[in-house]
Amino acid sequence: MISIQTIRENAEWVIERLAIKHIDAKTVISQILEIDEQRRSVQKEVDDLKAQNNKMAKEIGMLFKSGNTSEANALKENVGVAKETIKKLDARFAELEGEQLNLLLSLPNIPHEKVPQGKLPADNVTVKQSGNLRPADGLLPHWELASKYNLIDFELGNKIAGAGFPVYRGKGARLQRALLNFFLDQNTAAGYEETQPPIVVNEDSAYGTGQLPDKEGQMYHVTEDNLYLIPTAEVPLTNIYRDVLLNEKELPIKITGYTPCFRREAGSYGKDVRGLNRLHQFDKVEIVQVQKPEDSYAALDEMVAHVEGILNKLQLPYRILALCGGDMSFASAFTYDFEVYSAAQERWLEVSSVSNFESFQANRLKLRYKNSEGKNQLAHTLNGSSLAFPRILACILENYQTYDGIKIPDVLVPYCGFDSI
RNA sequence: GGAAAGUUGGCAGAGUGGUCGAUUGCGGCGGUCUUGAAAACCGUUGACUGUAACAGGUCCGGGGGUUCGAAUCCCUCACUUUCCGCCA
Repeated sequence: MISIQTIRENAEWVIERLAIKHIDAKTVISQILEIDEQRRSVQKEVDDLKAQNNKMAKEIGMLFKSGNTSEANALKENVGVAKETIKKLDARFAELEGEQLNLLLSLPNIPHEKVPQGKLPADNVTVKQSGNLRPADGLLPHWELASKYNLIDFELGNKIAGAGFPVYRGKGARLQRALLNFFLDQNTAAGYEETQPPIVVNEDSAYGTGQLPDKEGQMYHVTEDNLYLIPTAEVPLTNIYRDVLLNEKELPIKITGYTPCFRREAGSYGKDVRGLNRLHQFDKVEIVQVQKPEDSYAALDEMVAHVEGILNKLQLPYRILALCGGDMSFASAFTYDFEVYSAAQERWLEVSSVSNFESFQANRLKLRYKNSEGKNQLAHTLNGSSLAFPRILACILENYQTYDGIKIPDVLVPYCGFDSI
């Protein structure tokens, strides 16, 4: 959520910046400012009335205490005259506040000045590409490899749960476990605290990181207990710091966690959902940082370098994209996407998205820290995947396939206990 | 699922109708002492809103009510803990 202070001080600038995300915020901003003014004037009015009443109540108390009952009773008659007005104004104030909040919540985060212009994925800027792209000739797609070597049973998943819930078997399952340990080891070695959060969250948490109200339909909802299955570990991990006031010394906070992730993916179809490309349940290891504003972009670079290091160790061809304004998520101020090359499909698959949310989530979360001047200030939050399993697995299978099997990337061999499939 | 008790500042924990926005301890910050640190001692320290700045207002889990006046009384909802039951 963009803070009202920012809008009050720089309305024009906010409108300009949001245009990068292809949002015309002009009307909403002017509504917000108008409501803000009304809100404050109502507040002043009601506050004055309350001040009067408070003062009289205090006087009455003193009079009773000193035994001056008659005078106290007389004074009592006068109080309460304004009560109805106060009630009305309070209601009006709450109404305005609610309207303002809704409008503020409807605005996406302000993109950073270095965000590339553009509307579509095609407008994203490739900032780096690494590794050789293996020619597709004679390569099997991962879903065929998966069934040929009995690694993943998609049909069985259909029976047990439904499409998008594969069953990993044998060396396939073992490879998943290897990835899990490898990723977490990499992250903890880089200073991220290993964390196991719940994989369901309550409504407050879903609001905190911005899944609600915008993406309600994308989450599995356990209505009986009003809990949401997490679409990413970002939600529970970041919500650890909801309603928290940190000391500056505690920053930066770096945590990592493995969780399954659940996404309804309503509306997805076609080759997008083939094999491991897009699932309803998948595994992911996430990294999250809470930072001082002045350090958050250095932290973003650090996270990018970290994810890049992991992909290098896996020796997978990858590219890093700076997302353009139109392709960025609602809450992000700057996002780098990592894509690995799926050799048989001849396409790039997103395996990580590393974002700086600046104070956008922190404002919703009420995540603040006491700075060196003793003032409370919103922190910056960042997160990224390191990494998402299914597409990494798909690319390992496709890129490492040989005429009679699949080689295991060297770094994973100790984790797997075998060097080929 | 049954029963009981709780929810108060960064944390712990007092406070049952009137200078209580809240005793105290810990923590934080500043200082004294010390070559330095620790300990000890002294001082200081809630959040939000609002204002040019003061003032003012709101907040003791959420919402509603009683009262001139509510952290304190009433209603309601949520959550937490403990015990019993069930169970990995």
